Amino acid sequence: MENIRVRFAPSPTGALHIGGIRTALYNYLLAKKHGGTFILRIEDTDQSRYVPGAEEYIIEALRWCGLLPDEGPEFGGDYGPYRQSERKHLYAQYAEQLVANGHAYYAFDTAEALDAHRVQDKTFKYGAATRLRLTNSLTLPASEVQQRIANGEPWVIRLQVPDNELVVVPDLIRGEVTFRSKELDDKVMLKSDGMPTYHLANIVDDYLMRITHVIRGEEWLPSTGHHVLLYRYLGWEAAMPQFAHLPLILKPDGKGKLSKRDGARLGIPVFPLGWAGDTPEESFQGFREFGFLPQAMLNFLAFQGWNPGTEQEIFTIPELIEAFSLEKIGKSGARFDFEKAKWYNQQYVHTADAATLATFVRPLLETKGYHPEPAFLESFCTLLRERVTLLPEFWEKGAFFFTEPKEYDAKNVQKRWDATTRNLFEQLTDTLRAIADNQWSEPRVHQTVQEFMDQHELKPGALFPLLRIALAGSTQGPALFGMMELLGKSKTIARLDSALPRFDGFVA
RNA sequence: GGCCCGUUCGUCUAGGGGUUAGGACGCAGGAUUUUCAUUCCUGUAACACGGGUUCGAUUCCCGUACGGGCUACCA
Repeated sequence: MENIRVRFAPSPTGALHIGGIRTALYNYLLAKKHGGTFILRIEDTDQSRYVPGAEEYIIEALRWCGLLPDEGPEFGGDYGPYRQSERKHLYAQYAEQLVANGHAYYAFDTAEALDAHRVQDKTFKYGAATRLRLTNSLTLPASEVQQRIANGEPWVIRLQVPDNELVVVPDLIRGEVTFRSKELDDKVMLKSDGMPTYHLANIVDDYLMRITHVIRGEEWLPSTGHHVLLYRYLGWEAAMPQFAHLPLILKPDGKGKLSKRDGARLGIPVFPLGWAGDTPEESFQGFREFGFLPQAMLNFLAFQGWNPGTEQEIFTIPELIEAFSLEKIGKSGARFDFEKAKWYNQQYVHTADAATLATFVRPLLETKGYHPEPAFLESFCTLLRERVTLLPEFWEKGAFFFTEPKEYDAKNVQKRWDATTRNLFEQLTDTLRAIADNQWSEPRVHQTVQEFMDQHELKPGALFPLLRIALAGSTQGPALFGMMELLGKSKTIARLDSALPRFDGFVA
């Protein structure tokens, strides 16, 4: 394929959810696979729905994911500006061209008047069957149309959909989708505030930006009939992009597509990044805050609706680019599967190198007030990563490396703590104390403890759980000797010493 | 309601006129492990229904049911 140009075109109406990220990802993958161009375009033609910060959020989210646009606001490019509000002056001429060619008309019906029609007739549609009895340049004398416009009366331009044609939408995922034009309404192209609607702006910009493939959610399929008509009436049919309408991501339970409310309701993230709304109810944690690695989230999302046809499931971005194709995208909606998302993250955490993990874990520790040395942090990550699924678990399972445990597993101490054990414990502590500071290491500690156990004919079960509780508060945790090495000699000994009276207290 | 799209294990999916319908998540059991995890093994479970077409349909066609989307001067 030659000169592929694709765009991700979100509206800045709030946080971008996971479905949007997946759309961006598929666009990105197709572009990169063919050496094409990935464009970000902000579709902010509806001033009433504009949310401050939403555009920044979109860009930050894309950056976090590593899905950097080749062109877009803040990214440059030869086809800008990339915000529709800054392209406002471009659209009217095309709407007027449509009128001049007899494919659109001025309409004066107010929103209230149309609402009234809809109340009266649930199936009311501004279209072929009704346009001749409404207030527009098709029914009014030309002089009156001029007069009304001159008087400053509000007007819109509507597309005049043909009465009886078959409109065929070619779609790479679904084949040909056919609409009867009489079912299509006369969509508004230019609003009374002078702004274009999505339909006009989208087609004009896709044309002007030389977009070759439109990859977007399935919710756009029903209006694509209008879009095809628009390309035709504007004389751009030869340049019409190829369409690919993606299956939607559905709620994990119940009915309907995934919505931001589902996140709060089910305690799962539906946004890449957190979003601070005006109220707690409007604020959400994202995949980032839940502790996902962006690569893992992307790998997961790639598979919600797409599959390479092989049994490989873990893909780096370059591998995804290599394997991706629109033909492999499924047709049916995919239920959001958070368990699978966590599994992906676990796979990535397990195999990530320590330095990479450290960059994600450091901020976590810093919020707790700790600023570990890089080498220590990396060892920490290496020691714990096998039992971590979500990043915050590094703290939950490893806090004792930084601070004394808050709770101790008294029950398990009570089961094992008696005079004999106490004596052995004390002796072992002294044996460990005898290791030179600069000799303190996992193998050395291991060897020392092993010899001690051999000498006293002890099984691991006799002392290990108690050592764990003394050091970490719990019988669970990473490999004991690795734990001791990382903790260091002084802390290890100090905790063993202080455990003695504490354990005595548990059985008293 | 109308229009459009879809339907393989609970979930994500592979497959495709003749297969023991494959994988993954989850769940259950087992092995390894000083603990907890990890890892490994085993098991669990699906072609929505009814008609065609065909020697033969899960696969093709038509209906039905169910699910989803759209139906704004929102995108």
